[in-house]
Order: sequence, then C-alpha cells, then structure tokens
Amino acid sequence: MSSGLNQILVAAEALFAMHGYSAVSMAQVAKAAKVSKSNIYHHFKSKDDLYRSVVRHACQETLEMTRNLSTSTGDVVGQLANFSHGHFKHLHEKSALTRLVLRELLDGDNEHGRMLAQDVFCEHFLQLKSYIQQGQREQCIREDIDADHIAVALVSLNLMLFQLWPVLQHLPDATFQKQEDSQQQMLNLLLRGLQCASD
Amino acid sequence: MSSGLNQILVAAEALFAMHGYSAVSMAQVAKAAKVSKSNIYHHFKSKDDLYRSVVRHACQETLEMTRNLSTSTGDVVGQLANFSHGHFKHLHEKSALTRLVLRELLDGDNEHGRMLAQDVFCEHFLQLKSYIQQGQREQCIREDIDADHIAVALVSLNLMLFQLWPVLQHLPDATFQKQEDSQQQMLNLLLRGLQCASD
DNA sequence: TACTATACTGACCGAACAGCCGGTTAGTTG
DNA sequence: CAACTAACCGGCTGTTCGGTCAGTATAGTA
Repeated sequence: MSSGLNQILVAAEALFAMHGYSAVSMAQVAKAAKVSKSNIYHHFKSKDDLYRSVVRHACQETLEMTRNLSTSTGDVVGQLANFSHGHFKHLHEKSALTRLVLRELLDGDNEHGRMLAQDVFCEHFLQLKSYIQQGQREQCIREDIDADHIAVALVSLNLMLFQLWPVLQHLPDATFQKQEDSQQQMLNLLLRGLQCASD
Repeated sequence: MSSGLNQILVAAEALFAMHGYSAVSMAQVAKAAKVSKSNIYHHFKSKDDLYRSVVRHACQETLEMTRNLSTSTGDVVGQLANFSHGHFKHLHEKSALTRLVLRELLDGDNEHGRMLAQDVFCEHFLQLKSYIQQGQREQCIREDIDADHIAVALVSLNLMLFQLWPVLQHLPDATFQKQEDSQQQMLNLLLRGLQCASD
C-alpha cells in the first residue's frame, strides 16, 4: 500500500471540498499531501483526472457505508426516522464528500459530475423510497403524496440543514444550538405530515 | 447611465453564478460584457471588489422585490403557502443570485460572504417566522416545534428542490415533471405536519 | 480656447498556473 | 548480478492569471 497515493487523494478531497475545483492548484495539493507535483502527475494524468478520481473514491466509501445502515426492524415510520438520522450523521462524517456533491449540483455544465451525483443519490433515494412505499401499502403513510416527493423532502431537510447551519447560528433571536436537535425537530414536523390520520 | 458598468455587472453575475468565483477570469467577464479588461479595473479596484459588488447588487434587487410580496390576507396557513410559492418563484426568477448565495454557503472561509448570505436570508426568515408565530398564537400551528425550525424547513424544501432538480429528472422510475407541482406536493406535506390536529 | 473629469483602450508585467521531461531511487524478478 | 518497473523528484515551458500604466476620446465648464 503506497501511502503517497492515498495522501494525495486525502489532501485533494479536503481541498476540493473546501474551495472547489478551480480554486485549488496542483501545487497546493502536492504541498498538502507532502509529495512533489510531478508525483501527482505520475498517478493521475491530469487535474481533471485527479478530481474525478477523488469524487469516485469518496462516493465508493459512501456507498459501502450506506449499505450497512438498513435497519429493517420496528415499524415503518421508525425505519424512516432511523434512516434520516443515519443519513444526517453520514453527511457530517463525510462532510468533504457532501460539500463536493453539493458543489457539483451548482455547476453550470458538468454532465459527468451530475452523473456521479446521481450514483450517490440514487442508492439513498431508492432505499428510502422503498421504505415509504411499504408504509403506504401498510397504510401508515398517506398515499395522496407520492413516495418520490416524500423521499426528496426527507433528504432535503438534512442536506439544507447541513448547508445552512453556519448562517443559522448567526441569525438574530434564533435558537439553533445542536444540529442533532434541530434535525430531530424538523424530522418530527415532516413525519407528522406524512402519517395517516388514523391514531 | 453608462451602459458599460451595467454590462459588466450583468455579465459578471451570470458568469460567477454559473461557474463560481475562481473559475471566472477577468478576461472572460470583459469579453462577455464587450468591454476591455482595463475598463473593469476602472470601475472596480479588484476582482474581489467586482465580485462583492455583484453579490451586493443582486441582493439589493432581491430585497426590494421581496418586500412587496407580503400578502396579509386570508388565514395564517394560506399566508405561509403564499409566501412559500412567492419564495420559490423568486428563487427561479433570480436564479443567478440563488446560485451565488448557495455557493457562498459551501465556501470554507469567506466570512463576508457569510454575512451577505445572512443579509439576504434574514429578511425572508424573520418575515416567515412572524407568520408562524402569529399562527401559533392563534393556535392554528402546533407550538411544540419552535417557529425557527418550521421556517427553516419551509425554505429548505424550496432551496433544495431548486438545487436538486437536475438530478431528480434523471432518477430512475421517478415522476418529477413540473417543478411547481413538486413544490406544491412537498409544501402540502409540511403544512399538514405543522397544523394543529383540531379539524 | 483651455482645463478637467470620466469612460475607455492596448500593451505590458510578474506571478502562478497545468503539464512535461530527464534523471534518481527503491523494490522485484530472472 | 543485471534487467525491469513503479514511485518519486527538481527544474523547466508555454500559457493564463490579476493587475498596472500611459495614453485616447468625449463631454462639460469657465
């Protein structure tokens, strides 16, 4: 296991996530990874190739970790809550990847980046959707809103809480202290909205 | 009114929004604005100054437009729905600014950018929060979730729908066709979650 | 006419950029 | 040992970057 290659990937991931593709130079990556710039070009044929490899590598880690958090115990709503918590926790554990993917979403052209975003979103999304559809079959979740939009709403709250957090903390007269508590409150709000009224 | 200055601001706003600060060169801005690069430096003292002016200019436009959409008719929940629709419509009419602000949120350091984001978020947020608190006083909106988190949830759904839309359209077996319809569905979901159960 | 201020330009600068090349280790295989 | 290869480096190149500067054009003013 050559440590050089891994150092490059780690350093590049952190830098690209923090500052974006264009704002990071190969010299910066080399310095942060403590290797020569030429060494990077020995492992990757271009800056674009390095960036793509970083995203691909990060996405793979994500998928492997995500696959292990299928709970399949308890009621459907409980499963949704578990999934949301796991998803939110994962966003922060892999905050670099999260930033990378959110950046890709804002880029103007970049078709391949959009495909990578799909790769990483798709797995989350389909799993979440299957939970919801199961809940709809069991009549725990209202059926007049389709599962797609419920799934999007669930992940959107987590993603936006992640992205907005620095701003929220500087808002006047607002009480945002622990991210987990905020996530729980917003999740409660949504869970109450999607359950059937039969209590 | 010299048209040159305005051309620069318009071109710079579009380019910065599409590709981000670092990926846009002054030569590109000059070419898009059909002026010489030196002319830009006649009006702005640096690239950073240009960028800041672009964001400030765009934010001002936003605030002026936002102030006019306070409805103050109908019930509280209807006001919330109106606000959400207006907010969502605004995100697309000023999509360049929306992208700019979302980009600022992802930047690593950038303290001033965060302040600008606050400027533009704050107005939306406080108005929305006052609606919600009024609803809570009138007991139309449940009080066990504080107004702050309800407000964040409302704007988060719109913002993330805006940001995720290109991906959603390429998701397998999903039915995302009109953004307005998706926004309506997700809004319904949330509105149902935040209303008091007394029907 | 002479003076001034503003809008604007082309030519230019040093620094930083992505990428390349010749050469040097270190490890493996025969 | 020799032959080969992957990992690695310093130094270089052509280009592009942000930014400067001397100078032109135009309009207003006295």
